[in-house]
Amino acid sequence: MSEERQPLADAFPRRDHDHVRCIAHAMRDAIRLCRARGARLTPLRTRVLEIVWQNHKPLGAYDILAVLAAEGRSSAPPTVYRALEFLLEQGLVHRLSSLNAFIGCSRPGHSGSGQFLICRSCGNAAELNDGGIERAIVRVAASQGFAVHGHTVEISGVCPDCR
Amino acid sequence: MSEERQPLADAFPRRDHDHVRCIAHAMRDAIRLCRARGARLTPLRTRVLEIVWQNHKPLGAYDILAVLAAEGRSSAPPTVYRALEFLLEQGLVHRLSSLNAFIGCSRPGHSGSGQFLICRSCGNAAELNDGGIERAIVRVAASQGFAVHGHTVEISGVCPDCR
DNA sequence: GCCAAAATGTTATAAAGTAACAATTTAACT
DNA sequence: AGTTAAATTGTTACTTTATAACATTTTGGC
Repeated sequence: MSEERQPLADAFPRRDHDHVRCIAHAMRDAIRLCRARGARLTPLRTRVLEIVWQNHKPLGAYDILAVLAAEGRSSAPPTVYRALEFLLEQGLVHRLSSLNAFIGCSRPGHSGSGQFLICRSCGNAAELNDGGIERAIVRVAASQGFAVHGHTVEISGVCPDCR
Repeated sequence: MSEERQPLADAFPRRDHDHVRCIAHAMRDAIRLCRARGARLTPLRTRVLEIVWQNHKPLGAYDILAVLAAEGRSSAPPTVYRALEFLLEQGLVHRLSSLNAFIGCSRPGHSGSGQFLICRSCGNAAELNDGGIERAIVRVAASQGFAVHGHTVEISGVCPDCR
């Protein structure tokens, strides 16, 4: 049973939220999900997921690579892209194509591509899973005889804290 | 006055449509718009727009470059990117970030970012300007206290002809 | 412990996009 | 028409993003 709508005003990360909890929660979810699926969340993949979750700003693959390199792990682009590929397959991260960047999934285990609010002032991004947007998309596609398989919805603007 | 909704089932280009008319119409619109705005639709920019309009498949910048090169024009990436930048500013083409590719705008002169249906079978894409999707986006953003400035909506699936 | 499969390391390269400056063309003005 | 400043285009070099191909290491099942 997946909830279709967000609660009313808490999707966008506030400046003062307890981000340690975000990370802890994300990592717990990831471990639980991978265990349930028999997917191998290795140390490297775990670390890449932690790096992605270090804040709510979408992170480029080469930024992740720089962090790994700084930590002394041998590192080259395929290292990061392969870890990201795994995390994308498991629905633990999303790729924002308007930014060529990656962000942790806030609802791992739920289906759907999600929608993203991206603040052009602070750079933070929030994931939505809004039934209204999804219904509107499916409805207009159906009216064109088009069968929807997935969607990219990235909304640029200014977040509550930056206004 | 901009219409808010598409007619019922003609946004997606059919296999048998008269594409010569698409091109002619697009070029006429472009000339008219640029003249009205005092924007300089030079031969190079005109040619790039024609190339983008050669079919309904989003085209990469380097594909455009290859066509120009084959025609003997001296050409390097900045040539194409600058022409595309102009055409984007004038609202004559759109960039599809999920494909890193460009497509002619089907409603030049109208505002809004549009939404795109992209067939993963034939590669064709159609532009929508659907009020329902736009309202759903603005509504959920408002519920999060987020001010929308623009959006990227790219819907992947299978078009009527390919089904 | 041994083997096959999965994961990671490594080198090299492809694909997409931009910075900086030179040359040319255009428009505006005498 | 001739001059000049601005816009456009040409050119070289480079940055960023992503992948291919193959070697090595690690892991899980026997």
